[in-house]
Amino acid sequence: MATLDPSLVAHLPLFSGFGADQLGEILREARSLRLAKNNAVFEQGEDAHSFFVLLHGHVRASKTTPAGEQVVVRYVAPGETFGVATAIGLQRYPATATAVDDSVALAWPSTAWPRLVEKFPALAVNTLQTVGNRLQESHTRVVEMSTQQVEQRIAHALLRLAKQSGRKVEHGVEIDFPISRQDIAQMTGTTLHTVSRTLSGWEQRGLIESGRQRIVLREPHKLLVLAEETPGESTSPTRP
Amino acid sequence: MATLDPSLVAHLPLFSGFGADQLGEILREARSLRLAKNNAVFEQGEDAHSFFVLLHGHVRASKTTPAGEQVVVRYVAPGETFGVATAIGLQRYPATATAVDDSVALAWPSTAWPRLVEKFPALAVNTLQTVGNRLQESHTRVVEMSTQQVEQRIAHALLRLAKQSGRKVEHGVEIDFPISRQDIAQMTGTTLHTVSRTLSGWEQRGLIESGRQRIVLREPHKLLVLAEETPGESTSPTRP
DNA sequence: CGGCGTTGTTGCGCCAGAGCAAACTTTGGC
DNA sequence: GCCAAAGTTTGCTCTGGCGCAACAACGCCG
Repeated sequence: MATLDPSLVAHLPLFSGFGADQLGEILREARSLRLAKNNAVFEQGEDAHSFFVLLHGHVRASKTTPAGEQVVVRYVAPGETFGVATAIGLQRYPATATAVDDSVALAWPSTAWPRLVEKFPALAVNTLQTVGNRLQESHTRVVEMSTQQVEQRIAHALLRLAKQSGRKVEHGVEIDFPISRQDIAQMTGTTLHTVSRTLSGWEQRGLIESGRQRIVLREPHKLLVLAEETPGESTSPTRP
Repeated sequence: MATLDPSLVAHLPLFSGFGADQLGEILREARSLRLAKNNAVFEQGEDAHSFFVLLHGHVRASKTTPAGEQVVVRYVAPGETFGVATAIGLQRYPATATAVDDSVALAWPSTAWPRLVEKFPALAVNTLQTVGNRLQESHTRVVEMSTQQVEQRIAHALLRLAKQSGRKVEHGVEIDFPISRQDIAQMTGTTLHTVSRTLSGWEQRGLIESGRQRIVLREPHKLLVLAEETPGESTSPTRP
């Protein structure tokens, strides 16, 4: 196993407040691991053997219902932790993690967690903040699904993805990993058909530019306006 | 301030693993507090001055959108923590907490949190589990809203409420606090009209019994079957 | 005990968006 | 360079459940 330079991960939220020695001690227990595109890192229901920090690439976490429908829970960006089932008291992974691009992650055996936390309580404190943030995001999503139209939800989803994993390109901001209409549908609680229609509409209006598993936001600001719009109002006001 | 008997709260998840002395030390910083029915404990956006453990009664946590729509995030049952904004790194409360019944809670000043965690790291570990559970619940809700019909979502919501805060009564299980059609609508992402129609239907079928802000599940099992049902299938099979 | 605010019920029309079907396009494998 | 698979687009139909409206029942307060 290649030893990792502590300075590369020292700034991550999980390790905030740690010195080089402590960091070294923690990293000594990790192994780094390549994740080939479209391969599962772990599967929902599987025994939670490890937890991870993503170094490069992108990972999709999704849940499958008993009826076989899939819902995308989130996308993991570099620097984020995932698979922390053990830390929150779960025996098994509650979702499936799939690399959407060739990726690299650090992995610790779950058995190391209690020991590490015992020695470095700040790990629990940092993880608490991370999980808390995710809870906020999840609540935001519930609120959106309860109160907004599909078009607005899609707009919000794209804006969040762009913020989290956007790459500046010539004509705007590109979402920096392959993402299909189907994926967006599963993030927003709609169907790929409706997503396709919506994106087509936006493309005609010049708000975005898109292709196969590729989306560029050309006018993020206009998209934001659209996302905030109340069902009633419209850009071109209706004459009474 | 009345000193609380540590043995009354020793079994709570937040305090699991603590001895009587430590518990005493933690409790010494708390004050207990009566919450009158329909009064806000704290408001969304307000400075997160305290965090709480509910001792008696029930508290509703809800979020309000910029457009003024409300969504019920959860109901807090006795023994649960709420208002832990500080622990997850928030300056302000992300939701409003309202007592739905006359209630009693313990309150700690948020400033005490870092100090308590420093001295008793297990607090962070326990809170991490709690917040993790809530994250699971929130994800469950997202999955339900993405994949299920309104009727099934309402059924699931009632079953969860009954499990969390159900009281055995003569004809079934009663939800042990006042809850309106509107509240259920805000939990399930629908309108009070649809909730009313759905509950009326169930009442006619003898599945529930309900009145003003009062719901009794008479046939929890049948409700569960209904909740798991796929849109396609039906109790009385259609003849082709 | 009567009036009034709050909560719940129900009928009706409409539409956003799901479901279905089919064709088209891109891309990677061989 | 060709073919199969995966992803996308688009038209049409149908419907769950929302929005509106009016009313009814309950319980609180003076």
